Amino acid sequence: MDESLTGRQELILKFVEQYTAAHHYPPTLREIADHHGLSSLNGVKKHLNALAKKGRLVRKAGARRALHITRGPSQTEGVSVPILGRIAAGPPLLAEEQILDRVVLDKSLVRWETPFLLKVKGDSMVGAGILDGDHVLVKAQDQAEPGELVVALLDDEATVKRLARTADGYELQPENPTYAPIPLTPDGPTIRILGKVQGVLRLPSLS
Amino acid sequence: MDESLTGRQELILKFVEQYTAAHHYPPTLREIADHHGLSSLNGVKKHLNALAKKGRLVRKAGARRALHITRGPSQTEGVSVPILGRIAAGPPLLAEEQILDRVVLDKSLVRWETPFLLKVKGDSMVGAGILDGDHVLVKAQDQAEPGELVVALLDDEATVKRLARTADGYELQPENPTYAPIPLTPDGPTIRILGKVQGVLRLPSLS
DNA sequence: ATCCATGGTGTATAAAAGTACACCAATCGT
DNA sequence: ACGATTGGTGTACTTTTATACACCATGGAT
Repeated sequence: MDESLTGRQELILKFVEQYTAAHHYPPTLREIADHHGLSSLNGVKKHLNALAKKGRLVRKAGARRALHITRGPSQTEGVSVPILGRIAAGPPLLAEEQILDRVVLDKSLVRWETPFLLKVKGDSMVGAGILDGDHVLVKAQDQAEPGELVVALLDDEATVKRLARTADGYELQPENPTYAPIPLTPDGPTIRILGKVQGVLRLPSLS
Repeated sequence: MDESLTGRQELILKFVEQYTAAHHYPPTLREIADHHGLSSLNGVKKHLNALAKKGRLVRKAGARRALHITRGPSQTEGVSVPILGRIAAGPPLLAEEQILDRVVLDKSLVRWETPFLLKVKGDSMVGAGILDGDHVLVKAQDQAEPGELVVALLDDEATVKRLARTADGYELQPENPTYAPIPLTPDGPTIRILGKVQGVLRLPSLS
């Protein structure tokens, strides 16, 4: 089947998209016709059918305003991800009080439960391209594999490091030669894995 | 006005939310009634009116399926940002064919017109914490100030560099000692500024 | 030369869906 | 004791809206 769209079809698809974004519900055939200066509904209907045949939108026969586009922006749904401030040692990681703000990210980028964002302090991970002030996108979990970037709670301070295996156990490695690795020994600091880094966002507007 | 919801109202609001998420268009009064085992439309209508009065949803009188909830998860507003593939020298930067995909980002993160994402190739900007495979979030514009990170079109190849002023003009500086700056001279390569880098995303799911 | 897809107009029809009104019952605050 | 609010049922009515069919024009493919 030919998947390419004609000019008219493209315009109509775009209108449906914009209308839906603006109103949060789809337009009627008449609204589409009016917007494009068409006096006949049949023209619109044919275009919609053509678009449906090309897989660009889905319609429910007979139902009013029952159409939605399958590809394109209005399809992509967002997930609301919390930005955590101070992380306390107390149990509930994602407690309301710790949430500074929330942002919407595409759901295709956040495909796990319990995501959160954490602002990075310091330059201990510049070697991994994580700068001071960046936000790391984290999947909350209390275990991790060697080699992974993790967020750990070190004596009431959340930190991003790489988990590594050593001869006598594990350690948290910075990626900056001016910092020393932190061994995970029973007599060392209290350490708790909070999650695994899944991505990095550097957005000044997210200060 | 009392903003709290009764049990029934809460259930109906949730149903509207879920139905809309599932179908991408809102339910009719009858569908709401059926789902809750109500035999009369008037019950539904009263609940919707109550919800509208409490500011939880907006309805367009007389129109079918014309309602949407104002607060709550489905509200999460995002901006759909295109991801550009090959950038050709031809005029329309944001032409449909160049758009590989789109992702939703929080509108608070993208407060300008014509945003786009571009995948970074190479390691010429590691010094600025931009790695191979990262995506830069760009504000499309054809001018830039010295010191800014820009996306430039160098002989049909899009590249991220820092714009700098030199004694005899401007140059594009990499942030990696193994690369050399590119002077912007009349006899040098054809250069066109495409935009200014506003952020960096490192998300493996963004292939 | 003819067929098919696109892109229309126009009219008539039918069904889907919102509205209006009458009426009922339980609960709660005054 | 009374009215207001919530939460209903049921019927009738009207409007919105999708559909069906007839017909026309253009341009490309066979």
